[in-house]
Amino acid sequence: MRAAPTILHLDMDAFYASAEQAAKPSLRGKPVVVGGIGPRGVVATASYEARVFGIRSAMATAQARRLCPNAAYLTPRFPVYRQVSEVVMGLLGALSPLVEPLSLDEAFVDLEAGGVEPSSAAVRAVGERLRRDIVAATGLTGSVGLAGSKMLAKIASEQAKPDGLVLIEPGTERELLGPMSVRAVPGVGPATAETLRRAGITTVSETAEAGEAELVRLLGKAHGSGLYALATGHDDRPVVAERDAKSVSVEDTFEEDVTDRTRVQLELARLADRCVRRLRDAGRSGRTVVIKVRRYDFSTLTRSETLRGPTDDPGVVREAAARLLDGVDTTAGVRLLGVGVTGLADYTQEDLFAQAASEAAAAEAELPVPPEGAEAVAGEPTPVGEGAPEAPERPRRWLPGLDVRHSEYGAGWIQGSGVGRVTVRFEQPWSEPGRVRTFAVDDPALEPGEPLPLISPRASVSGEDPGGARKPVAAEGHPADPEAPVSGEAPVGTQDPVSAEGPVGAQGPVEVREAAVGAESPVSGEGLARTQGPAGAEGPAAARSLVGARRSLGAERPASARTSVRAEGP
DNA sequence: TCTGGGGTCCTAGGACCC
DNA sequence: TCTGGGGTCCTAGGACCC
Repeated sequence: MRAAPTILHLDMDAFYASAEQAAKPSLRGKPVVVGGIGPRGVVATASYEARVFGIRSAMATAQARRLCPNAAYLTPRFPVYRQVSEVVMGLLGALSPLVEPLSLDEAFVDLEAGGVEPSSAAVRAVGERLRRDIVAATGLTGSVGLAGSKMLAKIASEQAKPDGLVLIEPGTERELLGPMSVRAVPGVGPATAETLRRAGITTVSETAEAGEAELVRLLGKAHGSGLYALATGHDDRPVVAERDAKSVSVEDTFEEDVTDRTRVQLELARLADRCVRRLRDAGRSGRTVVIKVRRYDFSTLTRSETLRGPTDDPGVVREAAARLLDGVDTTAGVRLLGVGVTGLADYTQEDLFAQAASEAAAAEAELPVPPEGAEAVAGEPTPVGEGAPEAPERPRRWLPGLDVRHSEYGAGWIQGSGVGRVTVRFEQPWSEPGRVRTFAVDDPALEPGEPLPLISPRASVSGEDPGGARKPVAAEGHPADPEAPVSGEAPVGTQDPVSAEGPVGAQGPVEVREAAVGAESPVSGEGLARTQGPAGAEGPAAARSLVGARRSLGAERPASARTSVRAEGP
């Protein structure tokens, strides 16, 4: 616990949904849900307008649709979120060399290491300036927590949401923490909270009073003493900049359970290839192959095998995965399959070891050792997927939210599709809300498009340029420019949002029908419907999301009001 | 209304070695 | 031959986070 609140926690507000509203003018002020679109999808992020209807992160999308049928349901566009994230992380990097990203939309910053004067006034000024800079550079808002420890900074940013800043003065932490639900402590999830509740412990102060020995008895050594430290305000965890990944994994949930064993094997091989591709992209190799099987009844098991040395050879990983699958009964149906690699090593150390491992593994499986020529020469990767059973060409899918380009009408995004048609709204981040047109799904004039930057590039901002809507096409794919001058026109997404009257308006609700999908398609098409992200991160109760809601130190708010939201996790 | 995808860390038992 | 104990690796599962 530091004597000055020099640890900053930044949390972007409803990040994915806000980015979509910034990119799609017609959605501003409207309920927007980003997440899995398919029958088994879940919500990654709901805009504050959607939270009014009770929609929460990690909720089944099907349930969200029942709560708010008129919201826009969009598939995530991770390349866009990544771009915005890089801009934001760049701003944090200017504050201190010690920045610890937790996800695309969240990070700790050690302001002391950045040379900021350790006074409340000074760090508050830095935090407020950061919030302004983020809006200027991205058009999105973020909330800032400042405190003397990581835990408290995170709690502070939660209280600051949306679009605020909370500073916890050192010395006031126990008084602040005491009445809060123990669920507010990072690391206390549903299971731990239930164990504690059965022991009569629900608040942070009760947790502290229980004593370390009792907590260790209830929760085990590491968790028990860790929780005791946090509950008594002891948190000296440093902000850690670079952390190397320890594992790489991919998984797919199928729209319908898969019972056919051959199909299970085929999907597993595909996943192994995707996993290796990611491994190679990261310049790593790994020694332990893990498969994950979730069965029809949601029971989940893993099987793993450690090779003699690290590999990034798709054939080796496929074979290991196949061997592991041999020991798993899948006759009743498989809901999800996954393949992962752990025990990561740097690619550069890999050559000799992997070669040996590859041959050993192949021999073990009584397979012919691949001929020399088929092996990757160091630095010259074998095309991933080589030798895999050929996947049939998947039909083009027009997923809601994705970018398209029409030869006549220009850039737009898919609003919905079904029964052989696709509906496109033609608008750009800096344009007025655009109009909708419908096409046949196989219309040759329509093709997938590149995401546009959220902030209008310099060229179109500077001039008078009423034709700006056309211009940005040239800037496709450019990252949002943090240097871009913020001209008189407000950056997208910053106008006062959220009219309390709700979404149903003449131009409003976005009718999004499911794309017709074959039973054999996984829920997430590659790179499309992956919904990693801040599920559960989005905190405050719906009531707070209204612009009129007064933001202040949440201490005034009963703990139950805050925690009831969190308690809804899966 | 059934429940995504990508990670991290911890526990516990057995093998194996000294 | 009556019996110990510690350290490390591997495997499986679970809680938690965003």
